[in-house]
Amino acid sequence: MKVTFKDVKTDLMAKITQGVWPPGELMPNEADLAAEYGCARATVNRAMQELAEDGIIERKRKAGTRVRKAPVRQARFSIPIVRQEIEAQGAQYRYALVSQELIKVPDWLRARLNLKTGQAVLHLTCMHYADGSPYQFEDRWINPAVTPDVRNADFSETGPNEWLVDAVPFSDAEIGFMAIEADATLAEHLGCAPGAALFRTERTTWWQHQAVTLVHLTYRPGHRMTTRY
Amino acid sequence: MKVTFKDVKTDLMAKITQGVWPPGELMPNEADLAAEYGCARATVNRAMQELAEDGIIERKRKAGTRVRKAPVRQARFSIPIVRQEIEAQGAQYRYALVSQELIKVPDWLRARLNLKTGQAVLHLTCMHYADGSPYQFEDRWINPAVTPDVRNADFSETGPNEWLVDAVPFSDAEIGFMAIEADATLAEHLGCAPGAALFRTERTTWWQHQAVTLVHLTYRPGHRMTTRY
DNA sequence: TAGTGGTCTAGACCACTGA
DNA sequence: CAGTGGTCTAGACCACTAC
Repeated sequence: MKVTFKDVKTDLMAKITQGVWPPGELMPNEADLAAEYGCARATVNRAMQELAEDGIIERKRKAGTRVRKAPVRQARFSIPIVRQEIEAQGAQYRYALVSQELIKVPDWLRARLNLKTGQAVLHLTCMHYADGSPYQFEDRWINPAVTPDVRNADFSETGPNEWLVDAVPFSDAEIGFMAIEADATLAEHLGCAPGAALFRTERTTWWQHQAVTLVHLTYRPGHRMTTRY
Repeated sequence: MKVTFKDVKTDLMAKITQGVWPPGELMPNEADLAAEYGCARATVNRAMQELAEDGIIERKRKAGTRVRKAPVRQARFSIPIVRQEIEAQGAQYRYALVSQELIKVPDWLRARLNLKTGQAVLHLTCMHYADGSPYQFEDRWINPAVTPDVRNADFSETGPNEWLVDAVPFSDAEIGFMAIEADATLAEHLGCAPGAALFRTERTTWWQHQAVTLVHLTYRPGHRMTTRY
């Protein structure tokens, strides 16, 4: 069997974990490792490039490769559609449209999304339920200038998120997480006391430098977002 | 100038964004693209593999490569040390040790970190200030069985986080984010009203299947964690 | 300026899987 | 079974940068 880059990557990782090369230490160069593993330099290169991208090692031309003292701590979150998030937990998903209106863009939103004065925006609020219990309150603004079809879309059965992923080819986004206190509306919809601490996700989506949508997703009390790294 | 894999990746990405291959559509195979770009197949392969890892396209042997309908929405967060986080904002960093004690592990922690009954753990609480204002409250438990030196470490000047990154070679971690209500202690240290909504990060770190540390990092009111993707 | 990683190439074989 | 992506190889040249 040939030595694969995954074999090399796994072995290097094991040696790093075991402390063969302590943090900050210089590792052998690619040519030497290739000889040691009995494979081509390109194979070692691929393994080490992945370790570098994972933040485990640090590579510099001429200076060589070193084990990072403090590995770059990066966490990767997948941003699922609410329906999938709920169904993945084995719960029954239900969606409800709370309100929908086409209005002139408020100043704060116009400034934030770089829209034109007086243009129309679609404002939606919806609820997502898991096994009948409130799960997430969605407060969304959509710019119809980018997706004109949205004026004729029907959001009574399907959430705007699912409609948007089909309508917008690909987009750039900015996402933020924070804690907020429940106001009267949130408390009512999520079934909690006013003032309760809630986890909120805020996402702004752009398509070719034009704002597509801004959304606040506020979760029921006690929600945790977790991952490993 | 030779065609690099980055050229190919950029061009493919542009075509996807412009809708040359709409979501779900089959893209040309590697050999054809290589001919089109006038480069080796390996070059196209690298470009497309990166796009696949970025969640833009989906590749299957024999079936070919397709543009994802709903791109895998992933966000990557770097997890900086508090000091760096604060200094990066151009603010003055200050650290203070609030409490430190070596005690027998409480049951909830023993269960959670899979420790032995009656073993000692180090419990620390600290404050991190930005320009003199409360920024983050740190509540940390350390397992001395993994890092015996911790018993002699001095945390009066430097935070345990900075000590740990030097002491533990490499580790696996689980991280979670949530919203909590300020209790009396938090309210006092962070200078907010009891019951205020606060953003909290919780991290558990493992080294070779042994728990190293569990930490709660609770931020001052209004903190936002953001990123782009 | 010399050593190291970064990348391309042309060819090859293989693994998977849809038709 | 045949088409597609996945990977390895051996060699080459280049870009960067510590010394």
